[in-house]
Amino acid sequence: MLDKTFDPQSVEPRLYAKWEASGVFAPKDDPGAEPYAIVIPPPNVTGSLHIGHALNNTLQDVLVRFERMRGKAVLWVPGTDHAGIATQMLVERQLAESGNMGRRDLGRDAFVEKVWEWKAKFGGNIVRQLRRLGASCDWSRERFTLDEGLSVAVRKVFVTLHKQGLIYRDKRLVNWQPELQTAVSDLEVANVEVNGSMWRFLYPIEGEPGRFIVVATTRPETMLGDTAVAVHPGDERYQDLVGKQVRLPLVGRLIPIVADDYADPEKGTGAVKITPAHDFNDFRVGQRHGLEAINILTPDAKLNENAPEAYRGLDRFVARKKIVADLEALGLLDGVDPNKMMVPYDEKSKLVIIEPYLTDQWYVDAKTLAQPAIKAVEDGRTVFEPKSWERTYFEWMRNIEPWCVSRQVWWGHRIPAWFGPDGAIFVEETEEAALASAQAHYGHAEALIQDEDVLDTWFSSGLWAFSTLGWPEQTKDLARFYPTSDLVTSFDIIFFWVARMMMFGLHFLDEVPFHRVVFNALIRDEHGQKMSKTKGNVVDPLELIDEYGADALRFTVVAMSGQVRDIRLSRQRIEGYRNFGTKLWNAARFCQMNGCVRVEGFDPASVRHVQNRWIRGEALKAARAVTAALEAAQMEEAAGALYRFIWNVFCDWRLELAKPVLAAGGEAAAETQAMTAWTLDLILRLLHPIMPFMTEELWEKTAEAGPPRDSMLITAPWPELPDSYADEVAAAEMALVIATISEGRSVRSELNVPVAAKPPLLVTAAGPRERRVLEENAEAIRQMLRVSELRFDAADAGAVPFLAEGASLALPVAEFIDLAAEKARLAKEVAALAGDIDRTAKKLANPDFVARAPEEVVEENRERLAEAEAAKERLAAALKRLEGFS
RNA sequence: GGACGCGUAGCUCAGCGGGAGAGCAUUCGCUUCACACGCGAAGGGUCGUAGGUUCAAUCCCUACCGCGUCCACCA
Repeated sequence: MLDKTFDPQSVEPRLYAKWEASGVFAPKDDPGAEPYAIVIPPPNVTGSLHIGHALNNTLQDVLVRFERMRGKAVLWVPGTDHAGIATQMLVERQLAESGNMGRRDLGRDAFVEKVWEWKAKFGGNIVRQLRRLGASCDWSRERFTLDEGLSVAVRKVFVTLHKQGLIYRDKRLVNWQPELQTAVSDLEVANVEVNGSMWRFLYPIEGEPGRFIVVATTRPETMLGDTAVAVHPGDERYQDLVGKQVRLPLVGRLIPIVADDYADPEKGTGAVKITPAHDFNDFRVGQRHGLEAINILTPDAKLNENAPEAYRGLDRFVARKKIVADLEALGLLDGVDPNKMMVPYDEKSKLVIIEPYLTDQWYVDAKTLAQPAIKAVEDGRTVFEPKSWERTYFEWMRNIEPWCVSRQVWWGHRIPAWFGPDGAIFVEETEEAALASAQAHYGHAEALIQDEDVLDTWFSSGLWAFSTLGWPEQTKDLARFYPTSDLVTSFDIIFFWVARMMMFGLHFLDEVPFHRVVFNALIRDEHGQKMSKTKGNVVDPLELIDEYGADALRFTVVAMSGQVRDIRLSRQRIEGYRNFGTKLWNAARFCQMNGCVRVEGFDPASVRHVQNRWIRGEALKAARAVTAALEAAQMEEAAGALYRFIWNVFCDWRLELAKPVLAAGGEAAAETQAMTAWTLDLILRLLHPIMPFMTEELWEKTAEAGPPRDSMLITAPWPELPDSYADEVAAAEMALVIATISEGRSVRSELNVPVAAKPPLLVTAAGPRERRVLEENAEAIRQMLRVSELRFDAADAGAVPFLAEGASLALPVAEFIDLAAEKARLAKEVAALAGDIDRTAKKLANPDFVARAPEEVVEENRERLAEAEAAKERLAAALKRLEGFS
C-alpha cells in the first residue's frame, strides 16, 4: 500500500542513482535512431545553482526526456565555464579572506595553480546540484571550458582566424576596468543613469587676450588630455575662431580649434573639448584631424606623468575636484549645471566606473563573421522561439563592432601569440611552432615571450557547441550530433553567447550550431524584484527542492515558463504544484486499493463501457496536446494540459464515476479496473519529462502487480495512441452527464461547450434520508437530470439512475437533494438563462448581424437561443416541482 | 534618443474578434472509506485611458498614461 504522500527526500537520490548507473543518460547506440542533442549553457564553475539555472535546466531536461522516450539517440552535454574574471575575483577574495598572499605577490603560475585547486575542491558543486534537479545529462561527456580538449579548440580557432585576418591586434580605445586593470568588451559595460554635473570652462584664445571659448564637460579631469576644441563647420558663432588656437588652462599647451560635424551647435555651448585618448567620440575626431592622443591615466585610473605635476598620482575623481577648484580660482569656471547622464559601469559589480583607455588589444572582426550568422537566421536554418528575439539578434548583428577578446587577467586561455625581441608577433598553436616560425622569420633562433593576456571567457564558450563534441578532431559525436538540435537559454546572453556560437559554428563547421533556440524568461521574486544577494530575496532552488521536492519545483518553473514577461516565483505556487503531485500520488493509491492493476494484453480499443470509452478518448486528447506542446517547445502548455487532465478529468470525474462501477463488481468493474490502470500508466509516461521522480517511483510501485515492466519509465516508449481511441458517442454522453451533475448545469455546459470540469457533487452511498427523498421525488429528478429512467439498485444503498441509451452508465446521484440549496441554485440558473436569452435575442434581432455575420455564427446563436429557452423552461419546470417537496 | 514587452478578479498569471478564466488568497460548509497537500459552495472584474476599424472588440489599429527590459557616443 502506498503512503498518503510521496517522500521526495528518500526517493529522489535513489532513483537518480539508479538512472545514472544504468547508463540511460548516454545516447543509445542504435545507429538507426534519430539523433537529438542539446549542449548545456555551461554555468560558472564557481557558481551554485540559482533559480534561473533551475528553470533553464528543467526545460532542457523536459525536452531531453521527451525525446529520449520517443526513441531518439539523445545527448545532453553537460559542463561548466571557467568564467575568467568572475572566478579570478572569487579566488582572489578567498585568498585575501584567509590571509594568504595576494595575486600579484603570488605570481602568475602559483595563482593559477590556486585557482585550479579551488576548482578541484568546489567545482563539482554545481553539477551535483544539477543532479538534484534531476537533470539527465550524459555525465560521461562532461566538459570544462578550460580543459585540454577545449584548449586545443581555442588555439586552433584563434590561430586560424588570425591567419585569415579575422583576428588582429590594434591600438585603440577600449573599455578599461581600472580596478581589475583589464579591458572588457562593450557588452560588459552597463550604462547607468546618474545625477552628475556639467561644468563650463573658459579656454583663452591665443593671441586675443580677454577672448575665450566656452567648452562644457562632465569629466573635467580629462581636460588635461585635450588636444583640440571642435566647433561645427556651419556654426556662425565660431566661424572666425576655426584655425586659431587656445591655450589649455592648467597645462599651458596650445591646441587648435577645429571644425568638425561632431560638434553639435544645439548642445552645450556648441564648442566641445576633444580628448582623443579618453573619449570614444573624441578619438574619432582626433583621427580625422590628426590630433595627438595624450593618455593622462595610469592603468588604475590615476593621473600619470602626462598630467601637470600638481595632479600626478591623484585618483581621477580627486583630480576632478581639484581641477574644478583650480579653474575656478583662475576665473575660468563659467558655471556648473546639474546634469542627468549615463555613466559606464562595470556590468558585473556595477561599482567600478569604466574608463575609455588607449591600449593594444586583440580584436575579432565580428562584422565579417556576423554575415553568415545573420543569413542563417534569415533563412530559418536556425529559428528562435519565441521568434520576436530574432529582431533583437538582427539589430545587434547588423551593427556589430569589433570584439575585443583579450583580457589582462590570469585565469583563462592564454593567447597563443609570441613576441620577438623586435616586437614581431608569431601566432601559432604551440610554442614550438611559434619558435619555428620565428626562426624562419629571423633566419636564426630567437627567444620569444608569450603574450601575457588571456581570452575573453565568451571566446571559449562560443565554441561550446562543437568543442564539446571533440572538434577539431573529427569524432563520431561530432559527425552524429552536430548541428545540435535545440539550445535552451536565457535571452540576456543572446549577444554574449548565442550570437558568438552562431558566428563560430558557421565559420568553422559551415553549419549552424543548433536548429532552434528556445529562450526562457528571467525569474524574479514574487514582487517582481530582481533577485540579488544584497536584497536578500534570493530563492535557493536547493532549499525549495528540500522542502517541496524536485518535481514540484520543476513543474512550477515549467508551468510558468511560457511567460513573455519575467517570471515571479512564489512559494505558494510551488506548494500548489506539490499538492498536484500528491493528488496524482493518491489517485495511484486509489487504483492500488481498488484492484486497478495492469492486465497483460489489455487493449483499450476493446472496451465497451461508456466511461471507459470516454476516458480513452480523453487520454488520446491529452496525449496529443502534450506531445504537440513539447514538440513546439511550449513546455508550459504541456504542463497545463497535464494538470487539467490529471486533476480535473482523471481524478475529479473518471475516478469518481468509477467508484460505483467498481463497487458493483462484475464485468464492467473488471473492464474499468483494467482501463483505469492503463490510464494511470499513460499519465505516468506523459508526466515523466516534467515530474520524473514521482512518476518513476509510481512506475516501480505499479510494477509490483500485473505483468512485469520492460524498462524503467525513463526509457519507456512515449505514448502514441491511434485516432480510433476517440469515441464521439461516449464523449457526448459523458459531456451530458458531467454537465448535468456538475454545478455548471447551466446552459453553457449543456450547450456542449468544452466540459467545464468542475468537481462533481457526489456521494457514493446515500443515507436513508437521501434515499427516501430520491424515491419520493424520482420523477422530478429524472426530469432535472434529463434521463429517461431512474432506477434504484436495491443492492446499493445509493440511488443509481441510468442513462437510457445503452443503459450503460452507472451514475450516482444522492446528496444534491438538499432541496433549499437546490432551489436557490435553480432559481439563479433560470435568471442567468434569462440574461443569456435576452442578450442572444437582441443580437439576433439586429438586422446587420443577421445579414453580415458569418452564417455559422448566426446559426450558432440561433441554436444557443433555442437551447437556452428550452433549458430555461426545463429548469423552471423542475424548480416548480421542487417547490412542491419542501 | 531608438527598439521591444507588459498593464485582465486582492495576488500571480492564462485567454487574444462573436458566451469574462485558472491557481493562490478570502468567506461558508464538510475529518464522506485515494487525497484536509483534500472535497463542496460563495463573494470578487466598466479586461490601463480615449478614440478608430467592424454587424460585433478584452482581443485588431492609433494616441495617451503607467511599469519593465534591451540598445545607443551625446560634450
